[in-house]
Amino acid sequence: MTRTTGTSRRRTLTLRDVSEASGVSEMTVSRVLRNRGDVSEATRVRVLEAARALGYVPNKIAGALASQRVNLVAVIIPSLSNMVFPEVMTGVSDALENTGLQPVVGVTNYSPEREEAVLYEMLSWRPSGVILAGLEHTAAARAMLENADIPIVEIMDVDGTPVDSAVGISHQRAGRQMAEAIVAAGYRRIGFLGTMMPHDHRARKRLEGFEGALAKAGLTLADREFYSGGSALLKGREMTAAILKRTPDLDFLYYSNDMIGAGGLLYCLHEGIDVPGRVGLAGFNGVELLDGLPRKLATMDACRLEIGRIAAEIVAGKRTGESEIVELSPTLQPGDTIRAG
Amino acid sequence: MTRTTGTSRRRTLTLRDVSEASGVSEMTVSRVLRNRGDVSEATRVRVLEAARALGYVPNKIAGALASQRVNLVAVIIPSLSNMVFPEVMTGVSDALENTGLQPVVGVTNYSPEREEAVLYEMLSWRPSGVILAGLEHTAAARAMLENADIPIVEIMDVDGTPVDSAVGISHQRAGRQMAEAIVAAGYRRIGFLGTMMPHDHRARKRLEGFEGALAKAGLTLADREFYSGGSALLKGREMTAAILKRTPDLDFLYYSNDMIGAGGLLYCLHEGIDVPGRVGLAGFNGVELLDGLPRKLATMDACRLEIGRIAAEIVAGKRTGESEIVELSPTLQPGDTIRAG
DNA sequence: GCTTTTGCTGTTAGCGGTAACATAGCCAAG
DNA sequence: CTTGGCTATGTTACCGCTAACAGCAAAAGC
Repeated sequence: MTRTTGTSRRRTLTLRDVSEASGVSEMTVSRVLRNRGDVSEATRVRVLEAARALGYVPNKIAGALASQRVNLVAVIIPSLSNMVFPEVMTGVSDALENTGLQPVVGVTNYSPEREEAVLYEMLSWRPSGVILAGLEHTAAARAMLENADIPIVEIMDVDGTPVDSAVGISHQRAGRQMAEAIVAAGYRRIGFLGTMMPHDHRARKRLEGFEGALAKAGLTLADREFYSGGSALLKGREMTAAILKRTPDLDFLYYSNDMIGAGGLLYCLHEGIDVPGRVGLAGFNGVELLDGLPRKLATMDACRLEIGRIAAEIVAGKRTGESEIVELSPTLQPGDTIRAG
Repeated sequence: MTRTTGTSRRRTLTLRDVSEASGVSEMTVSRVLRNRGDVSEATRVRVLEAARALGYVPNKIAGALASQRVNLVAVIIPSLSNMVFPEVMTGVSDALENTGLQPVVGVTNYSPEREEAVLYEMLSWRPSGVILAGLEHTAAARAMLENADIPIVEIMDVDGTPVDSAVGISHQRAGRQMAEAIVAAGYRRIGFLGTMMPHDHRARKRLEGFEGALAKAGLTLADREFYSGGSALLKGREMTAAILKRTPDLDFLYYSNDMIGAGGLLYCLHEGIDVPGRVGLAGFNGVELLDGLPRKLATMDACRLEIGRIAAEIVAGKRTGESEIVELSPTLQPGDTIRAG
């Protein structure tokens, strides 16, 4: 790579280089580059030109150490391949625009230990705030968050006790609402299809809420099917085939996410199964993908963009300035896969 | 948020606090926490206990400044919502595991100016390496990369001159190969459907290669259709409907990505169009989603995981140690949407 | 005209770690 | 008993930048 190793060429540039090139003190250069304090227009121009000519890139490490300020916000999420989280990121980025803050992403793969490690790593860079998914963390992670003395926002979920602030929806309630809508539509033999992820607490809570509401209506889940890994769309097909074969009299399938729900929908259409007459279907999340399907899957929007936006605003100090819990209300989108009540 | 503001409580902990709590010098604490140099087992344990009891989190900012070493790798990509890039990220993360290096993601939204800004921001944290998508950058960005004196790996594409190393496929060649396969299969009235993104150079190069190969066979594109924004799956449907209406005698549709291709496939199936008899279809990327579709769309794998892995290995110094250009060979997956030659 | 303000620039002292070297015990070898 | 070589720990001098304050000339006030 022919890189400058050890003794050679130029060390990387510092303020001093710019200072010498422009004939002013390092402090003045620093002021110019940060737009802070008064600097005469003449020297400002001179300094900027020198900096640009040299190709100077400031060293934020030194700057952060000296000023005790870091313009980074740690965002810790379970996965990037879920579509859901990139969308949250978009909300965060948008809201952070023009605040001088910059998001930095960490991924946990739904592992609490990994979350703890990522959090430790990120806190060691002394970010201005932390946004992380879920309310469930290891004891050590929780302790770190409490000690960090910066804004902490736990997102996606509000069923529990946050360390500081929280923005999300109640997944219990979301599950309950969906169950109520399904029961109201007259379905009785209901099956559940979902991920086998012990650490996906939100999916778990939705199922809990769902079953709770069924119980209130005197019903129980007639069957269930779980998967892990692989193409969600394909798994949705396969699981749907499997569960309908095992329990042919099911009249509704509730999927823990839209992707497997879409797979199930494609399967049913392909098999010529009457949807929503013979079997009703519903998913969760409101992913954009659904718009392109031949029929609209019933789902529930998880307010992802909004969650990201609000979380970022809290971290940026654009809201009350106090810890707050923001519960958003997901809207049920009945689509074409639940028959009219 | 009841955070410690100004005068109050404990300042955040430093090595000195741990040092005092454990009765050894700061240097010894530093050694213990980094597992560097010899420390007696007794003091090691004592220090670790003190650190844990206090909830000490090292300050990497200070550490990095002092040691002139930063364990971060900047990864700059156009988008997170494309599925392609999260997969590259996975390859990068996997390969960086156990190297002590940590990826940090930046997103450009396909804007060269934004890329320049993100790069500047990231370089100011003095990462150990940079991985970024594409070979096309602003002049300033290119200059920064050249001056950075760290490993730079440009990924996804090899049709051009890299600053340092490059890992990717030739999109020109990919387009050409697909065109050859299509022509060989006997299709003659070929349409193209793609994104209207002036800065998606890779899609552009594929189209160039594609048209070049058509020209060699004495053919030209019979029609083309572009889109921007929105649900790609839905756009695929809509564009397919539009192009087939406008130019009904098309016998092949080449999509610039799998997502719109999948939309087109669903549309054709729904309309009862004979695929691949009446119309053949092909996309690009080999996204996992396709596995779940009723029929397998012809596509070309872009080697995303492999690209991420190799790029990370180059940055981590696990390969030759010199600038290198790695061209991977995408494989044509004929699927069920091109009729047998 | 002399002080006071204002506007711009420089000086000093860290920020919290770590590299490099110094030092103090301790044991084996001569 | 001395010398040399360990091992375990401490000391010193920065890393590159910025907060806080100091200084100084020109403009403004009286």
